[in-house]
Amino acid sequence: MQFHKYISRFKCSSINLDATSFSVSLLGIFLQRQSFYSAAATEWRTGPSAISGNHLDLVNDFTKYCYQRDLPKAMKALDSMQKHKLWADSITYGELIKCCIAHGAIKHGKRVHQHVFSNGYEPKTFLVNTLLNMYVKFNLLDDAQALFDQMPERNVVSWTTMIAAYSNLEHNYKALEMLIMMLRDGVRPNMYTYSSVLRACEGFFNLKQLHCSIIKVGLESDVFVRSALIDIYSKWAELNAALNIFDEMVTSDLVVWNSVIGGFAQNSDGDEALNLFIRMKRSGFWADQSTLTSVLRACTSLALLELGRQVHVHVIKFNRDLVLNNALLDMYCKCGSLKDANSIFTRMVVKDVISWSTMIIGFAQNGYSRKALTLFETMKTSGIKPNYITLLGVLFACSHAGLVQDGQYYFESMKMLFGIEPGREHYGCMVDLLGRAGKLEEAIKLVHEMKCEPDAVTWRTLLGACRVHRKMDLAEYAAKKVLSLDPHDAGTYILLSNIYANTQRWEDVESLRRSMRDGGIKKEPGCSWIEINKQVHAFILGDKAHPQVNAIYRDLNQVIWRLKEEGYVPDTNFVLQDVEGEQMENSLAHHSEKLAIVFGMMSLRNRRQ
DNA sequence: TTAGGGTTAG
Repeated sequence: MQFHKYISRFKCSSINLDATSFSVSLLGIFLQRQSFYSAAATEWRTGPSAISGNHLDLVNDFTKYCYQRDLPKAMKALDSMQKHKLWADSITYGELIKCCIAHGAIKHGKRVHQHVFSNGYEPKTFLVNTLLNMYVKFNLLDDAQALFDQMPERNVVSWTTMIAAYSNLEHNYKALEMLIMMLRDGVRPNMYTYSSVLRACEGFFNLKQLHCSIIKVGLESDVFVRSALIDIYSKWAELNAALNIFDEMVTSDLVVWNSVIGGFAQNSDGDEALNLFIRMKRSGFWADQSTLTSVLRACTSLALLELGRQVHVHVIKFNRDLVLNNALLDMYCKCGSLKDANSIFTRMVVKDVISWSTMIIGFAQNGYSRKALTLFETMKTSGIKPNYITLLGVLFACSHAGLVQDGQYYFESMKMLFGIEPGREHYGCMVDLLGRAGKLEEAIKLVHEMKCEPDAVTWRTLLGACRVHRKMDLAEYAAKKVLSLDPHDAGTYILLSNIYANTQRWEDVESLRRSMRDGGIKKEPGCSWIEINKQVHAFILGDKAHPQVNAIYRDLNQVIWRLKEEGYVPDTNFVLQDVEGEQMENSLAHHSEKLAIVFGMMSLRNRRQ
């Protein structure tokens, strides 16, 4: 590829400057030298007449090495040119800079920078843009900004390079500020600029403004701009807007499909993500790593193990893709297939902190707390540094296994051992840990000691523990805190109302019911589902829609009867008090989770028969 | 001749 480029450039230069020296049949060293001379001479400040034969050789050698991507030889030739105050053409320097980027050669790149600005030489804007890009690629944004500030002339590429750099590093304010400066400077943004700056939108209003500008200048049809728009609307959970932009497209490409599929997958709408995936396949596109990662995420959110297994077959051809492997690992963990997850994890050649965290959390969420903690210890010796989320997984494992001392040890040492300051979620895990263990005084003490403000989730965790351990005073306190932070939490209203009812505080009950009515707060029915033979069966409370409804309720009632024989007493604390006696029990017995589990048990039994 | 879009763990 590079060779073709080299030859093609050689021909053009020859024709322009020395037609007699060009000969298709003689592509030898001599002619190559002539061509380099021709190209370089256009930018030699000293002019061709002042160039001696030796100097010609130097520049020609330099050019040759740049196009051959021979970095050591090119740099040596550059030193010789510097010594003799010689320069090559901008395009050749551009090739050398690309070579430095490819080799991660920061020192050499800086040396080229120094050379093209030495002895009063004034590089073209194009060449400075290439240097800007080099600093950006090396993550040396301060150097890029300093160079940008020195530029006497900045074009749309110069501005876009800087805007893209700030957007990528999530310096959103700076990226938007530079867009404004660019407009004030009279430089018009193009599709490159918009596709880069969109992700820096700090608010929905910002996004609407940018979108309007894009439509006004007629750039909405550009695929890059369009996929960036779909992506940012999805990130702001504006999925209808994202879908509208997508549907307006006459032609699409894979990245645009991936943007819209990813948007739905990330917003917990796995169904729509999978529908779009089917549409994509029907349109003749082949899934790549990004598509499959989003499809796996959709399977994960819907707990579709069988579909996930089918996706796994396609993942095999991208078996070195870390992100995709992590998504696959997570799918198996969340679908409860720890054996498959562990097998993937063991076989992964490259693992990062996300792989380890996913597996630790997978063990913890599936009830294997000890395995989670053992894996965490292995991780520490593997050289991968745990992060905020890893520690959440560790504390989660401790809380679900009642390992109070282990949890306290990890919590107290996380700052010192791993440099991670406990955040709200870590405190939440500790409140859960102490609360489950019945240590409610310690739990509330910890909440009061939190460095960050406790949120509704923290108070709800405490409330849950109070309910289990029947600490009604503290429960009332926690419930009020939850409702002050989340006034639409129907479950907490009901629980608080029941606490009042149990202590005959009927005026408080009435006042709370009034608040619920006035606020239009209703308990949304939860939904549970189970996958049987590649089919998903979904249930809500007291569901009668399933074709096998009679058999399901017959079996469920038998299970409840057997449980009662063993001493089970339904806890009706969470059920609305105006539902009475048997009805109250039924709203617990016919809970959607129970219906789904009983149907699963029936299906297993049928399979064995 | 330089700049741009999509994917993973709580």
